[in-house]
Amino acid sequence: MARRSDHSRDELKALILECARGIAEEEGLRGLTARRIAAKISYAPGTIYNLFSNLDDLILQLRGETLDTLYDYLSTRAVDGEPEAILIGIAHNYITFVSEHANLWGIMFEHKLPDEQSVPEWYHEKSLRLLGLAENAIAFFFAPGQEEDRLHHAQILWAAL
Amino acid sequence: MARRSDHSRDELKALILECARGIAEEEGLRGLTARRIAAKISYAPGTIYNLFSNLDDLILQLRGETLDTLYDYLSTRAVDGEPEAILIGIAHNYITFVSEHANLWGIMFEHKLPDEQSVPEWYHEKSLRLLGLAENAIAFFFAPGQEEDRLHHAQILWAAL
DNA sequence: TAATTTAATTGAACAACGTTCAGTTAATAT
DNA sequence: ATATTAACTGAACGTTGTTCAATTAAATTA
Repeated sequence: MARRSDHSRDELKALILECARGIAEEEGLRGLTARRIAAKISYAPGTIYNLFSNLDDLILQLRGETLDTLYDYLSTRAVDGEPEAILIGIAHNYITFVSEHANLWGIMFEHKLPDEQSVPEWYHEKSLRLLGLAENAIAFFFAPGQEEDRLHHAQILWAAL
Repeated sequence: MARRSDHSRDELKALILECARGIAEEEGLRGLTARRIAAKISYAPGTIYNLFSNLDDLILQLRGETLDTLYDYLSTRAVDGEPEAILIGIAHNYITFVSEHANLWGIMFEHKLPDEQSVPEWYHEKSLRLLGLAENAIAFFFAPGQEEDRLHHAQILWAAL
């Protein structure tokens, strides 16, 4: 058939990612196959390749969504008060998020792009946006003019989490 | 054929792991397939399953070897002197090791056992042995009676690396 | 309305994968 | 020399990612 009227192109793409996220949450990277996604949304496997160039592309976009989700999660719950309390609050919310989405978050580390191909710019930006949250949270502890150190410490903090 | 005289059972197991490590260093987890290992040592794929229960088992043993290798690497190069210098030395050597074996070390994070099955005891011990190195290095900075904190901080340090 | 163009969807096909196991064969024991 | 044992093989099964000619539904034109 062609151009089913039940989903626009963007809706279908969102549907696929939503379904992929569901499988990822339940079974992790191992359960995330093209055929399983296709079956779950009642499309043929080939359809996925109209919207994603390959499975790595799909998974990378899922990772992008996850970065956004975590960013929103932390932003929404940001408290204000003492700088220490803010920082602890972020750490606490991060831990909550990760333990509530253990499989999904695990994919961040399990999945690697083929060869040594680097992540695209849009993904890198999402990473930096999240890193910015941590950087802001520790800004108080650095004097003006220490911006470099601040970024550096944010990266360390981020790695530690 | 049967019981080739060119390798004992243990030699063959070591040969497989050695060959797997080679592939892992060059191509990471993606290149690490049973057929490729078998071809490289001139055996049939089935032979691998005489010595390892499955590919996950093989990779887990490779991870175990890698933990040992890193432990030896850090132990051998341990300097003595100021506690700060010792700690910095370990961190420096760790970074050197990881950047010299990026693909191999990456497998530590990429590879996950199926389901939610936990790592066997022997693997856990190797992890703890490595963690012990970090713990010793920071022991100086804690007063007696703070052993719990010491372990905790070692874990944080370890996670940060 | 009917014919035509456009593009979304299919699903068979291909190569490679992990894994199994009946069968073969080399070494050992009788 | 024969029998026993156990290492090794490789074909086979089911699954994977991915492609693409064929099909078909919707949009466009006549």
